[in-house]
Amino acid sequence: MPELPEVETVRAGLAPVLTGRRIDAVRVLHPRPVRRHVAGPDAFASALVGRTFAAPRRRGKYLWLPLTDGDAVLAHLGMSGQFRVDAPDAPLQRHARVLVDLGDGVQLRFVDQRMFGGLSISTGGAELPPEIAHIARDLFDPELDMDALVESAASRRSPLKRVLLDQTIVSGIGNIYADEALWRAREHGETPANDLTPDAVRRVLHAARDVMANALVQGGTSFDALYVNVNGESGYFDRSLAVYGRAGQPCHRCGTPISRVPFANRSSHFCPQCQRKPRTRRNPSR
DNA sequence: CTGTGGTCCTGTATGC
DNA sequence: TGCATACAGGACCACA
Repeated sequence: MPELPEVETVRAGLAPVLTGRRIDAVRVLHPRPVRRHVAGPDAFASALVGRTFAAPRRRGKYLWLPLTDGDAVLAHLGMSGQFRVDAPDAPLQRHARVLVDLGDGVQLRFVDQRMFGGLSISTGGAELPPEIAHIARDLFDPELDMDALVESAASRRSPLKRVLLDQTIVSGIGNIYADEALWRAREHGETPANDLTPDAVRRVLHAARDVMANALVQGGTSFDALYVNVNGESGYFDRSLAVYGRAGQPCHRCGTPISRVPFANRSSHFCPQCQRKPRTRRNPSR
């Protein structure tokens, strides 16, 4: 699924298109992506007509499209969601789920193969949708309290990688960038977070921020057509990945073959030489 | 409270 | 070729 750099690429692509545009018509082609709107797909569509978008915003992997009246359309891309900007008469994508006509020959499309993500209307959510109040600030949020985050993360007993993926601790990091950050920081994802010193935890978080910043300037990571920007173009960061998707290939630092092991119904990738699981606690003060 | 495992979907790649 | 299986970038919820 798209992680922070991919979602931010989408937000930046939507901003000039959506801001100030009025919604002329909405068509819901599949009910699942609007399942959180309890009044149903037709009510979702009719509720939006005539309203006007303000500038799109993002926290972690959540995106919201504020309306000028104070509500918002809250969006999550899940594993395979895309926003596309097309002409209304352009051929429909195979998994197009929701169409939003914006006038001036612009149609916003929510396309989603697996439909883990979706859209909902957030009442009063223009500033911050209450539905995502539990999502922590991400590593690019100017109001992030890094010291508090380090303290919070370094106090967990959970494996370090699980802490990185916990969106209520720090948001925006997914499986790819967690693995990449751990490799950069030379830490093993199975190490209990509270076995690390706060400084070590801080280094991991800085590595996560750095790798995501690098991905962002390349338009994000994509392995196939599942992640694309609003114009349907792929990013190029996959060429820069050090461990993700490189099982069996040599570590760029030491040449040791990259390991891939099952983790929470997916996989973890790491260098077994550079990223040792410490046998003894390095932070015995805890 | 914290930590963990299963589940929601569809599609593609791989192996027999 | 046909079929079965594994796997895919996430979040949520139930349960221990």
